[in-house]
Amino acid sequence: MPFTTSEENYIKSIYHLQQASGMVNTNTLAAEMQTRAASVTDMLKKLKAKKLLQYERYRGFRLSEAGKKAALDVVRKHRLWEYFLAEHLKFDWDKVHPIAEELEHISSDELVQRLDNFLGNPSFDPHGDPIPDRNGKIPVINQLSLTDIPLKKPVRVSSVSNQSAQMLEMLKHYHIALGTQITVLNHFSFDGSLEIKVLKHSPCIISEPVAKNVFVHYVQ
Amino acid sequence: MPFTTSEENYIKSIYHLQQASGMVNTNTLAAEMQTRAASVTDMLKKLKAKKLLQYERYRGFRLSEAGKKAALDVVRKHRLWEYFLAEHLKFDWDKVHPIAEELEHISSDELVQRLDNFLGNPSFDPHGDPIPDRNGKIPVINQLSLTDIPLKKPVRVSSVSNQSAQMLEMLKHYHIALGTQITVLNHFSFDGSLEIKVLKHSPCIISEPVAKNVFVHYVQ
DNA sequence: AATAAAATTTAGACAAAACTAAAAATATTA
DNA sequence: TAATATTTTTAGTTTTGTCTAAATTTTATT
Ligand SMILES: [Mn+2]
Ligand SMILES: [Mn+2]
Ligand SMILES: [Mn+2]
Ligand SMILES: [Mn+2]
Repeated sequence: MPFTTSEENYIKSIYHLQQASGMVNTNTLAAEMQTRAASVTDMLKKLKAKKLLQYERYRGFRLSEAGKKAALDVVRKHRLWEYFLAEHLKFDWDKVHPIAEELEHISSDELVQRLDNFLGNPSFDPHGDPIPDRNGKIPVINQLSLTDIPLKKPVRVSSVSNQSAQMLEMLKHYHIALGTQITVLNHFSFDGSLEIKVLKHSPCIISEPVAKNVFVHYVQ
Repeated sequence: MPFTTSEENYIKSIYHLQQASGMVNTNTLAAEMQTRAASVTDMLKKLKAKKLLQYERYRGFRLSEAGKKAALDVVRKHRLWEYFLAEHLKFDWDKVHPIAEELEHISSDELVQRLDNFLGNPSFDPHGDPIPDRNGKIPVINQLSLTDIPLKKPVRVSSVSNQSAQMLEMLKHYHIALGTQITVLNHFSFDGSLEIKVLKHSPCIISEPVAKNVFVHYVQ
């Protein structure tokens, strides 16, 4: 089963959307992929014919087991390449995504396996997202949104759920990166913003929309 | 000027063919690219429209300066990726080509520059072929075909001009790789075959077609 | 020079992946 | 429940890159 680049991009997007919401619908996927609903419908028919998803027209769709496996394979490649770009080529974490978006479609299985070994079989990509192993198994960690952390408890950043260039640039400005140690000093109920102390920097205030997307785990 | 994968494959093939023969013709290119002459003609029109080549129908074609530059860029990417695959991922030299054939189309200029630096700005790929620098400048070395080497003069393998899987497998069998030291012991005029001594191995005989494709330079 | 052979191009078709505009189905609301 | 709005699909095009078969041009041979 060799898939086209376009098919791979579709199943990957469907995989991410159905993580959140179970069933996926046409317009949501079209928005996610920056394309038109009609184009999505066209592709859904192809993917259904290849038994990569369950789909009844007008009723929404979700990946089959085969589809999920194919999606996880693309996710694995994407995150391994991101790791390579950040760790070895010294790209900033907010620059790796669009390049990995291309590299994830290189087809050699042996390449992926050798890359994985070369990188030291990493478990998380530069954004803190888990890297599936060759069987599609995903490592898990206990993490909480920064908005749910009690005051004065030091935590460490483990991932960010919004990875837009804008978001990542903003975090860079706050000196927040993966592994950064943070303490929440205050919780302002007026707008939900947080006063935080980033280790080695002066306290600052971040808005609720930012805080919500920063995931952390307790230190030790 | 972003080129499609297909356009890049065409200009790269034209570049290689015109190195040997100046002007390139339709059937030769079709054979090289494992496609049909009609498809070549179609693409020639597109490439001419983009001013990447000089072409008059029925008369053959050659790359323009812009076309040559674009081709060298693809060649550069191809060889840098081959170097990465062989040197860091420990692929055998006879396995890297088809993967680099895909990787060479990844579009980020910054990626290429960082990859080049990461690799230590190598001058030659795993087959001994020169890697153009970012300006398209190609390093040169004095090398001769093994068929033109006098007896008893030790030489070192610097490149092989036929890089088919069959050829590379055969060289592996003879324990010949890049950098291998060889001495020619005999020249059999009957069929042009050579008796050679590969350093650390017993003498053996290689056919003229093999010898012709092995390029070497004198030791010291 | 006429004819045959080879090389090349054109004409027409097809598949993949996208689009727009219109039709159909489903969901919402008055 | 009937009318309206939203969502989704269908119908018909477009672009890119490929193909086969036929026509054209060039080259080689009698
Ligand atoms: Mn992609
Ligand atoms: Mn990531
Ligand atoms: Mn290629
Ligand atoms: Mn090479």
